[in-house]
Amino acid sequence: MKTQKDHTAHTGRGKDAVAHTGRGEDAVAHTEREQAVVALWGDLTHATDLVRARLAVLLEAGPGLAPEEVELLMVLDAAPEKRLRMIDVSESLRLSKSGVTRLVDRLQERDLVLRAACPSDRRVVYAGLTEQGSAMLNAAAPVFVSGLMEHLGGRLEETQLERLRGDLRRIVGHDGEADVKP
Amino acid sequence: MKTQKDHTAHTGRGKDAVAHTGRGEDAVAHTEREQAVVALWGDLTHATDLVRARLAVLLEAGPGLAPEEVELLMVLDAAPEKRLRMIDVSESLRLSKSGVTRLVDRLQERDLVLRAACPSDRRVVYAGLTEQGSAMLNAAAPVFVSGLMEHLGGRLEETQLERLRGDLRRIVGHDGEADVKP
DNA sequence: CGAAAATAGTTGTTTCTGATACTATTCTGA
DNA sequence: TCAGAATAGTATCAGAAACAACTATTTTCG
Repeated sequence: MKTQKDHTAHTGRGKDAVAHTGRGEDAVAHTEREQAVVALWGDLTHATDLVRARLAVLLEAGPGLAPEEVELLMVLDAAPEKRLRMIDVSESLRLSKSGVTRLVDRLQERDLVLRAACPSDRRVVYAGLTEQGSAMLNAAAPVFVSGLMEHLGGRLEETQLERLRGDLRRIVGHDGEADVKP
Repeated sequence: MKTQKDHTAHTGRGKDAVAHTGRGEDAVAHTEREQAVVALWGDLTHATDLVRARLAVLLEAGPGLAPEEVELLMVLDAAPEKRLRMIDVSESLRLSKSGVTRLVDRLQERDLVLRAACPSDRRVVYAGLTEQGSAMLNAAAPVFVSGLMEHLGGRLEETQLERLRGDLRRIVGHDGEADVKP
């Protein structure tokens, strides 16, 4: 609940140096469309933050992993040889190169992933899923997925869900439909 | 472009300790709906990350502010007396209490916000918009809004936009429509 | 009343992140 | 061929975040 008293309206006059642009209107977004887009941005970040936080709690309590750690295990699991180049992990998780280095460091320390050299290109390091990592994923994935079903997909109809995906992909720039399904 | 060679399929046998769960299927999401929800999560975070990154570049280059800093100025500007209790800022921006303390610290150092004591409750500190903060907001808001129009709202129809908002609010738990408009 | 709980804010600590710089390779084309 | 550009990964550094611990008030209620 939160108890939450309404301290809000304390209208005690401008007191001191608080800015007082008398026009008191929406100084930020002027047109209706702009206001809607700003509100959309708020809703978008709110939803993302909230789902991520809930997911983090579930994953912490259960498998003892952070969401990005599970996501790493997932992309590795989905990869052809259960392994990916560091740079590809970077792109998949949208994490900086150094971020990936350290993320892999952390999970390697727990023997959930391993590093392997690439024989054909000695610049490349593969991050690969270990047996333990695979086992951990089997434990974590249900938590991850059911968490998403609960907090993200639960309230949405099948059609809403697909529409939402389409809209989000349009935002990203994948522009509308096109391919996606075999 | 990216040049991007296809290093992908290097099928060089499992080599060593890489996990080899022969069943090689989707170990994560089993039903179609689950797969769709996991994909939705990816799209959602992708869109949010991308828009935030683009926004950060624009705001850094122009007004020299981070997105959260602009958002702070915006919520203060929208508040009744151009000021909010720290705790309310925390809730508005979905940032921890200490995060707000230091965010306000940073902007106070630049004289964009100020702290003011609350006479009726001496636990409370108000964060208020200064004249300079108001001016800065007037410079930053157009960048912020046009950035959102460009990268978030640009590709969406008016109806898509409202539908999207509704779906996102449903995710957050505001459950469907209800109130919102006067 | 007055002790205990609740609330608001700050500070200390730890962790994670991106940017940058650096090394080691591979690729390019003159 | 071979010098310079491009690519992959890591290390270093500084900034921002959450969490927990702490102080200072207010509120609750026995």
